[in-house]
Amino acid sequence: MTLNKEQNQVRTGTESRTEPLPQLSRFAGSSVHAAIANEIGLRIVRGDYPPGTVLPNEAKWSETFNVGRSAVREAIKMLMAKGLLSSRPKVGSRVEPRERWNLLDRDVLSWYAMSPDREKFLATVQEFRHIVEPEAAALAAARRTDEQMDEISRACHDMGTATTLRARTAADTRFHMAILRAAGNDLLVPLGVLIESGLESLFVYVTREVNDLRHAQQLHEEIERQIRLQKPDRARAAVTKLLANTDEIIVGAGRSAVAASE
Amino acid sequence: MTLNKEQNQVRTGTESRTEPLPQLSRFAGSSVHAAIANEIGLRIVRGDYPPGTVLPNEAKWSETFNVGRSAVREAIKMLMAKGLLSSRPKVGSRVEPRERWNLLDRDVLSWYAMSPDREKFLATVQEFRHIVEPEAAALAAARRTDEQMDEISRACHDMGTATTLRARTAADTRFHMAILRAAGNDLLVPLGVLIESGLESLFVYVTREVNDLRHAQQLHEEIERQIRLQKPDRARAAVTKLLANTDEIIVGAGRSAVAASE
DNA sequence: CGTCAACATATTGTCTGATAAAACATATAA
DNA sequence: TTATATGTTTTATCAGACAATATGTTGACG
Repeated sequence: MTLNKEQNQVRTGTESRTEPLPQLSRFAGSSVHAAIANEIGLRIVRGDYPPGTVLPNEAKWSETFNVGRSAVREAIKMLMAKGLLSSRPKVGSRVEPRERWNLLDRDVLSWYAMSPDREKFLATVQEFRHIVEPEAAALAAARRTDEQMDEISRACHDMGTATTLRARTAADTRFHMAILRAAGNDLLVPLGVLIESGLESLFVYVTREVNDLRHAQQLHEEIERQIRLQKPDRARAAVTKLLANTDEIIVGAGRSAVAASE
Repeated sequence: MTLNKEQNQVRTGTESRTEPLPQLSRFAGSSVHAAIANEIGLRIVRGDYPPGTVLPNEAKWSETFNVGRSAVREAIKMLMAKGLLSSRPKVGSRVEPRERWNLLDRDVLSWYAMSPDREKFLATVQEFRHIVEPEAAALAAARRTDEQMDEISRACHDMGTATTLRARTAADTRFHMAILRAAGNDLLVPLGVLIESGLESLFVYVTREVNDLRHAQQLHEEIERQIRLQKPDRARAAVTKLLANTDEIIVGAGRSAVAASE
């Protein structure tokens, strides 16, 4: 009621446009603690605070962001929940070794994707897909229900009829996630965030040729067909083929990126 | 200063022994918010609050656990970070659909393992290992460094010389985690928590026969050898063999559990 | 000179109370 | 009936206080 005056003026004062807080980019409707978690998490993953480092203390964050201490604390608790931090009285919050990070967490993954070495990240995700997705498709072919098949088919069809690259990528993601679900192993489903992240990275990278799109669509349809026919081995092979195709696109994009920078 | 009196008396009053809080089991050194997160998280995963349900509000939790509202809030933020909850003003905190849960999170996994259907959980983990570990071993055989090989060999040796089942399980976990690390894909490492969880579940289940142990040890040593010799295909096959052996043990344990309950 | 205990200190942990913001429900007016 | 206004409930955020806990420091004593 008294000290608040100044604060409020800074934040909601007359004509205060696009300057709500010093640095904090808080995208539409996101709360303060979420924005703080995002900011600090990004900095950690980016490498600003290497594992073992102790972060600035809560009071400091509170000051630099012009927010209450509780907001900072809640943000830190979220980062603790993702395995990035651990904190103890008197010592502060220190960054955990990378091994404890929940790399498969949606947010951590997105921070990873924003890091300087995006290309390496994409390569890692792509390799991981090689490990998991062929087997997932084989399981899906063996165990899919009719409803799950419908979802796969619909996504595949939507890919074919999509008019924008963005819509196509969305359908593509749905396609692969549906396969993971159809595989009938609950632990596979969370890996969907990886695929999502990978396809989004690809989306940024590549402006595909029309021929590439046609070919990729055929490869997807082959997967759909083999799962429909319940042929595990052939479904697995079809996925392997698709991933090999994606590998080529990535390599090609890498080449043209190199060429463009020369 | 005034209202505090009563509270403090409840919590630290004369001779208040082993009755710090109504229900909250807070194991050694764990903080209040962590204990609350644990309790609520367990209840959610267990199914007390199905997806879509709105939890009791913060004031309610605060009352039932005799803790401050901030502790409750921090706990809820942690659960949000794990994808179990989302909360909005006026509506409250509602449980997210299972698809959004970070099932591969250490804590979520442990709550899963405590759920009524442990057996199904173990089967799911075991199947997941079939999907991932053979390929991981193949990659490890191809890319291991000498230091990584040392770590694998040491863990394998420790398994052989372990005197207690507990120590053996610990070495076993280290063995498989070392292979994941040696595979050279950062995204594989977080899956170690799965293996850890699976082996712990096994540990509870099974009192292995000496012959079983001898055989299992040989299977592990075969994996170690093929990674040492850098033979990806043989390493993959060796892991598949080990997992098949584990499958049998699980089936056997299931049988004897059934037998014991009859 | 070294070792151990007492004490100071910095930082997170927790509680309390107050106010703001948001979403939903209800009532009222056109 | 529809649209607007108002109220209500809940989370969101802030502020200030005190407790708990490691760490560092100092001093006494062997």
